[in-house]
Amino acid sequence: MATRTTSAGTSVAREKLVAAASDLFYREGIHAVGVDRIIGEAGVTRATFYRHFPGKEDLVEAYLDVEDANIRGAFERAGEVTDDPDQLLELVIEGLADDVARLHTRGCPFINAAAEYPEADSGVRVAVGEHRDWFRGTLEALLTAAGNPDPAIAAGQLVLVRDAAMVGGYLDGWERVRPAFVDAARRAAGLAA
Amino acid sequence: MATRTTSAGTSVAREKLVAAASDLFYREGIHAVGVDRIIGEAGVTRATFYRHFPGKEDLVEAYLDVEDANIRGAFERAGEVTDDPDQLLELVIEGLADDVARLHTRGCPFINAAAEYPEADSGVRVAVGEHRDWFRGTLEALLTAAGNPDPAIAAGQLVLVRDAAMVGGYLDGWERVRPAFVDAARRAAGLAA
DNA sequence: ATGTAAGTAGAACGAGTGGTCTACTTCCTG
DNA sequence: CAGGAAGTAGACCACTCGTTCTACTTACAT
Repeated sequence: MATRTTSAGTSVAREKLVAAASDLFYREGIHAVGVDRIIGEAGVTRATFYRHFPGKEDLVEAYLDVEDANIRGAFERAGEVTDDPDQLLELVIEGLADDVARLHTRGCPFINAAAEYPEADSGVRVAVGEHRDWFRGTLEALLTAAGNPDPAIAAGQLVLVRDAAMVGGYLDGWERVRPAFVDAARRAAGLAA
Repeated sequence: MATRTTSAGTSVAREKLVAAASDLFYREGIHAVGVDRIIGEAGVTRATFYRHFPGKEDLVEAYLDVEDANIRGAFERAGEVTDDPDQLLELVIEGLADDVARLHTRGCPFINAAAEYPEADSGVRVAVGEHRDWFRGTLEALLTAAGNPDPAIAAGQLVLVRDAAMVGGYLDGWERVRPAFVDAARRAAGLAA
């Protein structure tokens, strides 16, 4: 069997590995999930895994890459819906809320990963940092377009509120946190209460 | 050597174990630290460890108990300084900020622990839940005493903001998060900006 | 037709995991 | 003074960890 490739060009085995790992890492934690579990769930052999990834940590980074790509995709799709900055901010806040409510009920993948990787210069922490920088920067650009008087500060507040929403949604239940999140996010974004 | 007890009544070996474990668990993560490391750092033997704790997870709970006790102690000490509710709120917000800046630079012990313990009915997660309930309840009582119009909602907002401060302080740097935290916390508490 | 890259299958590695056990010592308490 | 709880020291358990390796197969590209 030569390189069985998927439509996107990457190997199907690699995709199965990343998909299985993403699911397990998010649901159970990273150190708690062994390579055996992952290859078992992916229906792939050990050798295949090590053919595609130098080691487990690279798979962790691939998992975070997927999460990162998902959010970027959501932002892009929102950008195709409307060009009005205020409306876009509304969509983003709604989208974030919906994401916590349905997809990310076990907290933020990046925050959770960082909890398990204390060393700031590890590949995992670098990926976390890059994701957060992108997120903050994107919000700031959005707020700038919406004419926010201090987009840098407002973006920081939105990041703050979003972190809290993911943590609180996981530990306290989303229904308990939702009103506070929506209220605080709209206020930070400069939207009508 | 019989029960060498400390002033508080508990064995000195037990206290050394909890102290070493607290330090290691917080700095490096829980699953990442083995029993060997802990007993080595505590200068205590394996048998002594298992004499005091049924297993590793009980040590994790003891670690969270210490963190819980520390914060409760800080609240009590603040309560002895002043009786004025507004002034007390000021002290609490200041104290939380100071705590993130100096002591908890690796995030929130409870949030980090929860990231590693997905099962909601595990002892660790129960301890996390109890701590959060106490924290929210205490804030609500404080806000009620301060005459806040909706203390339950305000307490929820303060919890939210505090979670975000600990996460952001760890991942983005405290100096970057501090202004947003203080601003949001004071607003939620109903204090003058 | 054949070479090569990607796959399967599975044994083996050393290190580390949490946890148990035995043998001996120390020192407080009844 | 005797008993027992708490301590040290260290061997040992079965298992899991991430990783490496050999041997064989499959299928696409030249």
